[in-house]
Amino acid sequence: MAATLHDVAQIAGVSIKTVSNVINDHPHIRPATKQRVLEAIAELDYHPNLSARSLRSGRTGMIGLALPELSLSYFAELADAVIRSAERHGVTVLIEQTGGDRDREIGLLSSPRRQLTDGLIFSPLGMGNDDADFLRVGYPLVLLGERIFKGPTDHVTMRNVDAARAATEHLIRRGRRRIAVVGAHEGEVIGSAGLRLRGYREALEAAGIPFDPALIGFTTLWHRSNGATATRELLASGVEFDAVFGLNDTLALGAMRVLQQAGLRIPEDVALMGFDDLDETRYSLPTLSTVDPGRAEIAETAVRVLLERINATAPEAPREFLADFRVIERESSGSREPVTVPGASEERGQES
Amino acid sequence: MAATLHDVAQIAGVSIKTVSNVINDHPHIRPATKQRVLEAIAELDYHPNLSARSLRSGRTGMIGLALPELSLSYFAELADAVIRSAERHGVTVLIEQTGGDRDREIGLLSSPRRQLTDGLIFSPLGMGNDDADFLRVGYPLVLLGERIFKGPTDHVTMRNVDAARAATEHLIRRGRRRIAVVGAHEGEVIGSAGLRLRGYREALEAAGIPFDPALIGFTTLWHRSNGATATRELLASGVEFDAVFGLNDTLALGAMRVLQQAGLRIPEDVALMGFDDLDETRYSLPTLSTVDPGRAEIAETAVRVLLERINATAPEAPREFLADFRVIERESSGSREPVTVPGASEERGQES
DNA sequence: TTGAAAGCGCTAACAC
DNA sequence: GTGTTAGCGCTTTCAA
Repeated sequence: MAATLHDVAQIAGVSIKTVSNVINDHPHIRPATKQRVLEAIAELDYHPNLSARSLRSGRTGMIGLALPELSLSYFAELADAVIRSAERHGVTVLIEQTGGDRDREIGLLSSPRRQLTDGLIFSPLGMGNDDADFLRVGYPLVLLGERIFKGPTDHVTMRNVDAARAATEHLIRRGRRRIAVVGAHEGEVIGSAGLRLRGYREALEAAGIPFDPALIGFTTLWHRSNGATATRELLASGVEFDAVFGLNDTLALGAMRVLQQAGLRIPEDVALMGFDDLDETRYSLPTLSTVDPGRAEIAETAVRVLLERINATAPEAPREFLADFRVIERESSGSREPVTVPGASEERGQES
Repeated sequence: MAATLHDVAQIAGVSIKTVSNVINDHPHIRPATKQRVLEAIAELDYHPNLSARSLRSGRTGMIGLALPELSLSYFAELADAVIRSAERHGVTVLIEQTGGDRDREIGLLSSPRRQLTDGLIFSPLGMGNDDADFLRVGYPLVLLGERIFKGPTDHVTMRNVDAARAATEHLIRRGRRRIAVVGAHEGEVIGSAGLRLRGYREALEAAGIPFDPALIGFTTLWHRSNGATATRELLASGVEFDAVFGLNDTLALGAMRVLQQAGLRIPEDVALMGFDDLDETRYSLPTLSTVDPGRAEIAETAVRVLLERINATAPEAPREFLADFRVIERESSGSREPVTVPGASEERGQES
């Protein structure tokens, strides 16, 4: 069996309390004592039993991260960022997949598994604003995404409206006037689709370009196939356009394929813009212009805020955090920079 | 505070042992008693304390999954599959990222975090065959990948040689004779690169096509940029070829970009083949022919075997499992089927 | 079939 | 500064 506090205490000739103090970096320990304890720990290769610690302290040292699914690149990259942030803060991340299903999301909030974590970073997809009350849970919870606003918890999110507006303005600056949108959701006001569409309209308005409903391509989901289908419908409708704004990168990449199949040149005939700055946008042909919505900052903030809540003594009013965004101009929107495939900065190994 | 066994026992008018028996589905409980206990549990909304259970039983109900990084699609899709399998088996997955770094991989094997898990599914990238002894750990361990063979643990992997051979044979059947490879590793015999290259050579040999070293493109890593660079080098070298076999999909997609930039038509001028069947291979233009190495089966087998080991009483000799593979012919290798963007089967929501 | 009691390894009061 | 002690909530002998 593994060594316990008692074993260490015995070897070091002290009580278990002293050993515990050493392990938890308590002050006021005589250096000589500490030294002896440390030696005993090394000798026995002692590691504290985490279950016992949790049972006693009520803390697990883990935080949960609930997201729709890892096979969607956006969430894989988000999870990667959260795990790295958590590591810097000395905590472990437990990932949960919801499939974007409202019932599973709600169930997860009160799942027995919540016992395993001290708090939760929650990125819902199925829940809506009306479900905000489900977020009144008995543990620290940080909300991500644009499904619920003014909820009872801290909320970390991106500047959807401003970022979409900046993306659209970029296309306008490039001389485009007939900018189609791919990925709108019928009647949605809140949610990523609604907010980004609002940014688009704001940009048009500011530029004095009339809004044309015929340019809006609706989809139910934001998978690549939906971007392709919506674009095909736009082409079939005969409406004229000189740019496409995909409400996320995946949609834009789907659109890219269809546009090229139709013999249209990007960006000469149609400029193309995405949203998310997924890794793969740097490798499409042409490379995809997009918006970096501040994913790294969102992950870091979410972890930091969650840990603050976990360690807080008094309750505080919920706070809202907005990450900085950045329009990234690449080939698909007419950048004239030479076509290069980036090198060193993406050089991370894979060998499947 | 949350309800405990004692509370339930008191309400039900039984001892905590009886409640425990009910919870753990022990046999020999009088139906009436069971009924009363169940009612008490429901009334108090009782959930067993997992830390206490772990402390006492030595089991955590979690298994670890160590992989290089989630932002690499292959591993994100693998993680997704493992989580789903684990869920079916009633256990929770704790993901750890190693960055593919040998030292981190070795460190992880004896990390205190191993206490949190009953066993580990381990996909190393930095470790090699010489490090096999590090796998002699005191807990159930299932190895994935092609870095270490004949190690001291169960091993679940794919038929790299056979699958690569089948992929190459497919290109040969399509009339290609000058098949370039992208992603070879200098002097490597084991590892994905070495094994898949061997399959390639076997196929050539069987077809009576001489092996030409000039057709082999070496890369250090398997990122998209490496596939692009290696392909560019092939083109610059002036060597003639009528097909490219990317040793994984990511490499092949990098190659696709460079080939198209050079004005070559796929598949008319150059046929292209990948390996892994990543989701995105169905969305490139043209869609990418590839090999499904049986990822779902690998995940399911790994989880099942790990749980068998965890529940085993007596030790057993390590076993090796090979998943079935399947060559998937798409447009990039000359499929004549109409260009369609798949619909319903990929319809899983994303809204970032 | 059910109960009583011990104890998993640790932390945190409270002594000294 | 350091030691003693009492549980955290559960499972598991062992009895009844």
